[in-house]
Amino acid sequence: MKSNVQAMLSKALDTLVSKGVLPSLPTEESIQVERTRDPGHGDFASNCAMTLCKSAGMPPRDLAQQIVDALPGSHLVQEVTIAGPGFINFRFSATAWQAEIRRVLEEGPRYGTSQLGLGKQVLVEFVSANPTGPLHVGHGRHAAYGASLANLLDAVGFNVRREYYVNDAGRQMQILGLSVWLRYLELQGVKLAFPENAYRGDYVLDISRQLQEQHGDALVRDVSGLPSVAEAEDKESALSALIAAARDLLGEDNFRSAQDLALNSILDDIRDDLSEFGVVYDRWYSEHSLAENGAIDRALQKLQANNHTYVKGGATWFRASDLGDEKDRVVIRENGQTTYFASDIAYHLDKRERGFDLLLDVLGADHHGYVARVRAGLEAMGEPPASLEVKLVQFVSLFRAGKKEQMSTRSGQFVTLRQLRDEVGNDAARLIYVMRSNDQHLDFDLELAKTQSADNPVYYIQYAHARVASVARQLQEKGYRWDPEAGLSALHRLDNEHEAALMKTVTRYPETVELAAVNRAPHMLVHYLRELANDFHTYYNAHQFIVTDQPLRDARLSLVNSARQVIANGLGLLGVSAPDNM
RNA sequence: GCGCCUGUAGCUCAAGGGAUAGAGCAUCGGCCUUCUAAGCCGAGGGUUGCAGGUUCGAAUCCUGCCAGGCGCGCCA
Repeated sequence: MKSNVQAMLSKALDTLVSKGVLPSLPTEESIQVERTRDPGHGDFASNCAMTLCKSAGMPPRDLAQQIVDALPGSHLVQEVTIAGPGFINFRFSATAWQAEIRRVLEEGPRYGTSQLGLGKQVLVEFVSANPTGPLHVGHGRHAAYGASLANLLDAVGFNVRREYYVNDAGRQMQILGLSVWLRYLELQGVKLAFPENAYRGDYVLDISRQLQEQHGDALVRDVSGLPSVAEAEDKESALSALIAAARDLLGEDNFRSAQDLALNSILDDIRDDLSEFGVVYDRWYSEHSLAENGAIDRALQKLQANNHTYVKGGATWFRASDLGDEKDRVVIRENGQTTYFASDIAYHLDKRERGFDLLLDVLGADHHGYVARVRAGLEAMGEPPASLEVKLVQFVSLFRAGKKEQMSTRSGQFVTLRQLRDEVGNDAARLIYVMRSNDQHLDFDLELAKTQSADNPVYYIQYAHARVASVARQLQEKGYRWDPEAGLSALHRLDNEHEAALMKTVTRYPETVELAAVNRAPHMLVHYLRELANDFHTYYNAHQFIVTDQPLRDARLSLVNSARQVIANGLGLLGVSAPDNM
């Protein structure tokens, strides 16, 4: 609907340019069209007369009049007025809204999709949590946000792939392997002091039991000579020393097998968890594989070839500060090992080489410092820096009955995503997670989400959907049948304020999906759906749908079914179910 | 110290530079012999952290303060 107004304005402005009223063709941005907030201002408004009045050299209202005079005729538009400082307000005819309701029913699940993205290849990478333990509630927000965003981009015509970057290399994995082995030793009756900075969660013990099943007592060693972490001043260094000693004692293959068992077990769990949450990936990309297939070397060679590296203190540095980062970054350590950052730029280069135009990373707010360096890395390797877009997701604070819960993976004291899903359900979790802007801290109160009251917007929206389904059941009981075509032909019978309001809100859906996609803001869709549900509930309370007057009945059923369709489509993008019964 | 995010109703948050800043919760008052009351209607509640600036117009953009969160490793 909005695009109709844009097309008309664009044509009128063309005319004014050819008449010499306007100096040059205005940019797309200066032809803004929005829905009005106040129905007294019509349905759509444009501020173009005010933004263009300077270049035309006349007062905004005079220019507005010229634009209005140049507008092509349209059967959709009932009235065009000039108001306030120079707004051009469009009021649509009743038939325009009715035609759009017909479109909703005809397009069904496809209603709201568009070709805005022109098939551009987008890789959305999200969650990518270290596979060192189960996902917790913070990861859940990333999952819900990333999945909804990917769905939105898909809907507006981008070619979207979803990817999880598996950090299966490096120190954290070694700490995990060590933790599993130490717990295994405890299971074997070996007395030891479990390091406080190793992984202490129950899931480690579960994996240790698996290790026991596979290896029996074959991995038991005399650990009396192992270095102690508890008494050390620098606990992290002591832990590294302990890992090194354990690998010596156990042998590389055995240590590796403990580590791999842990990795695979946790990764399977994460995969199941996300899949149950409705979050499915096209690919799980292993960090380890980057080293194995030489991708890291290739990326580093590219940096070197472009003269973006130097050696200092035995380490190889990337000159990131030349490209907007605050300081230079190590890519190869003094000990010859490449850094996590080296893997990361190799991974991003690989994404580009796989043909993705846009690399969309969803990261935790604590990773913001690393955006500049990855972008610098891409630029140094000859890729456009703008090809990387990062959306930072702020933290989730979990509350239980008003009390804040602490979360830490290593200490094992945290609420997992699975626990959360069990408590509040997938639907409530998915919706509450994306209800707020990603830039906003999220307070997630478990008790509140569980109450199944009106506090919880998911029920409010789903209830609207279920009510339409319930009307359909009642209809059948009363021996009636909804004739969609008859209903669409009788839409002119829908003339009360509630019907007009619902119709207009329904037709706002495609614009909302585009806005939410372009702004990377699923929460805009949530707010819209709440509003739509509100308009429906109001209508439901004010009027009976199942009336004896058949054309009116069919028309009302067509309208509420268009609302049902849009709610189903919108909830679908958010990964929330649209139940027929509640 | 530097960087990113945030500051809007009692609480949690919306608001593409637009017209009189809106929702939910909470509070108060109404609506079930009628398609699901997980609903609807109404009322009260605001110096958009503070001070300047940009312009026809600022919660929104810029500058400076104040407050909160997070980050600033040859960890990942």
